[in-house]
Amino acid sequence: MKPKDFDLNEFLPYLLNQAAEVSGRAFQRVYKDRYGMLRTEWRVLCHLGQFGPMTAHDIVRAAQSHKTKVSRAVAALEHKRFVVRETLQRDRRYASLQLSPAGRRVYADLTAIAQAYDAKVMARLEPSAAAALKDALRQLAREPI
Amino acid sequence: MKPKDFDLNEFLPYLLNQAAEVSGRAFQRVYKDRYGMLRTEWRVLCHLGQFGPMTAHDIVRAAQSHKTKVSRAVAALEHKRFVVRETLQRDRRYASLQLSPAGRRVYADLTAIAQAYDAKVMARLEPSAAAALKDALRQLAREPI
DNA sequence: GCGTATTAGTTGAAAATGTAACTAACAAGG
DNA sequence: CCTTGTTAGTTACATTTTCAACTAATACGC
Repeated sequence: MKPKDFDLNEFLPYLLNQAAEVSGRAFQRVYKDRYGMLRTEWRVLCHLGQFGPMTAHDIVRAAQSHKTKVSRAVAALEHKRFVVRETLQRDRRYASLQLSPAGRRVYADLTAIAQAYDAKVMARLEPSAAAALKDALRQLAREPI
Repeated sequence: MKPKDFDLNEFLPYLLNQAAEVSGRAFQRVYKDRYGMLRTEWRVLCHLGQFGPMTAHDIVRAAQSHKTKVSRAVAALEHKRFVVRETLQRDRRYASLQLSPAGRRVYADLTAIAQAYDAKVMARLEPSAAAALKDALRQLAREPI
């Protein structure tokens, strides 16, 4: 009894990647065209807008993203004056990062669009499937395989 | 009545991306360590193994991938002697691509691992959630937003 | 046929990413 | 203090990806 043939369209990493690319493409244009931002920058900005001041290390942990990516994204956001950095006095290796007023405006603008965008993506699925999908994704993202 | 605050952990493109990265990372090491292949190469090889001879253009369409990525992946696979190219005589712009015997062996090897890997990833979810997840992902990947 | 438009695929330069080595600050043991 | 080790974050370099321009082959309109 030979093993069932491989089916690419049943291979979860492939499906995840395709869905992520398709669903991310259109929104990418938003932050890119409006603010010249990369995905890593959008992510950092989003974390700071959402969770308030935090260090680069915190973002690395929360976003499961590499520290060089975060470092460069922070530098770019600082250069755009969307983020302010303040070295912590109790441990000068750390810097507390937070959004500037301009950064908060960008955050408000982009998240409003993001919410509408999310609704549009979700509209392609049955409501029950949509909720289950997000649960499953969070489960998968929780820890490495 | 103000709109609900944005929640990154409800934003589908972000969740998809996180899950895709986490679930792809470990398998990436497999084809990289064993055959020095990139993800684009694995994808092309996979399409050829699965669907038989096809042109680069076919792969671009099936994988929703950029033509330069495919072009370079094909060149690399040809260089590794995993893929053979044959210009079509009825339209010499096209080349039919197919796996060499060595390429088929690689395909067999990697897909066997991929199947086991997929099972492992899926094992983290309820069986019913798992099937629904794949359905939803296929739905999302079908067409651009 | 012949000029123009399309299409498949490649190539080169620029941008982004990953990897590894590095600096600076702190911690701990003596 | 002073060595050794660890951690936050940056930088340099190699690899990969993207973008735009290109070549070569075919299709189309006349």
